[in-house]
Amino acid sequence: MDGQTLPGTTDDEEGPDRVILHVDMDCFYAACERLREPALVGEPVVVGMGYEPGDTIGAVATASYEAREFGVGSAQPISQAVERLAPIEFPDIGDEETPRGHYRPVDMAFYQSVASQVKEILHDGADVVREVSIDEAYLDVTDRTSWAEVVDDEGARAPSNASGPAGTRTLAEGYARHIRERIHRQVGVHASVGVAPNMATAKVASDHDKPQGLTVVPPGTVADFLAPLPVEDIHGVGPVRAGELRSMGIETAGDLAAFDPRELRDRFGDRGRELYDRARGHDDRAVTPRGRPKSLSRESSGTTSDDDAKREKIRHLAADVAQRATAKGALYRTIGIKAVQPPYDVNTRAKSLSGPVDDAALVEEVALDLLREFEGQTVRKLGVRVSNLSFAEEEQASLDGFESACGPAAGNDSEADDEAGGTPTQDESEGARTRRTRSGQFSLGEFE
DNA sequence: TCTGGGGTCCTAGGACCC
DNA sequence: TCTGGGGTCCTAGGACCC
Repeated sequence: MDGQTLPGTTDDEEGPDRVILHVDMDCFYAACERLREPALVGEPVVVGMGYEPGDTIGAVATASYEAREFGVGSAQPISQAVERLAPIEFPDIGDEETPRGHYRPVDMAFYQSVASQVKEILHDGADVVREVSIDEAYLDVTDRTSWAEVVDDEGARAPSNASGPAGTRTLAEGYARHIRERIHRQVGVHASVGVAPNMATAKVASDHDKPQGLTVVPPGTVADFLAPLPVEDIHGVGPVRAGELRSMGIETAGDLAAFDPRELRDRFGDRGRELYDRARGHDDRAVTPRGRPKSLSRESSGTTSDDDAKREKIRHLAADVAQRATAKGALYRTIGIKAVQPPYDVNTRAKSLSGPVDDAALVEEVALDLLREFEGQTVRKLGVRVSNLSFAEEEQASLDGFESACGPAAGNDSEADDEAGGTPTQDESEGARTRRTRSGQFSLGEFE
């Protein structure tokens, strides 16, 4: 009974069909590098981070299609990519040999500047845009175009020029093509676009014909379009769930769509129901702009068992995260660390404060405190995270209210005393400190 | 393919409260 | 008084995405 769709109220019947675009930039980082270095066009290019020649750490962020021919792919260790593209050229290193491939370090600032040009075009082309990442966005263009078929003067339909199940050309297809071409013309990078009546299907569609693809899935063709695709093509099915689904005899989206939803729910919880719906092409999520971040983190790899080195790294990461939070106007109520131990055991530890703060010294203090558990142990990666975020303007408003009700900052001493004397349950120093900052003072330094 | 960095969402157990 | 049910918050871990 609960959570089940009532008969006669399926997703399909909720108003007119929407037109959703998913725009996905092709090999975006590599495309950006080619923008400022045209000699890289047509060459195998790999963009990575955290890697110096000779290193063993670092991973591939983006590989151009030419590089993929050599078996180089995303998330691969760079050392391996470098081997496969040898002799590979690094920037600022002279090389007499003719290189097979080219390595470039990630330059996010530059990619952001290119992305903002693309985003401008997207926002110009749609009333609602959800930016998923630097190189990916959903657009609801229902109010700008439609699924109406294109007809000529004699009333004859035109055949579709897009890939996918569309037989005839629609206004939506033309609209998507227009946006895709505008991106290339004005910014100089390529995108693949999927067009469908919902987000989940548009996402699959944009992936269907990369690079420079345009795949159109009109209403009524969704389930048939999805059915033959391998189950991991569905957003939300990764290696683990794909393996589990396979063990249940589910190979394709069609198999998943035909499976008993109750059994999927038992096995995968709410996610099971969601995957089932996606596989059937049902997705009534509205396209909404991305809200505020929910957490901010920084992490860094490097195996060590030296406690001083670990503390130093944590201090560095903590300062970095705190500074980023300040820059974004974010207050945080939870501070945590991550310690990855060989071979790959991920440990997270976190501590929540009694109120939101913006306090770099406290981030360091709490993070170091949490790190103590790992004293003497080997870690291969450390991270610091702040979460439970709230944002300055909103927070300031409630603080103003708090202040007027409780008097100005002069009352701080008695407040702190109350906290320390009355409720010794929590960590006292933090409780008192947090309470003080709640009075509108966001810096620990002001009191010490 | 033994693994970089920055995120999101979900789940499950325990504490605590009424 | 030895035990019901519901709700919320916190912590830890896991899967997934780009």
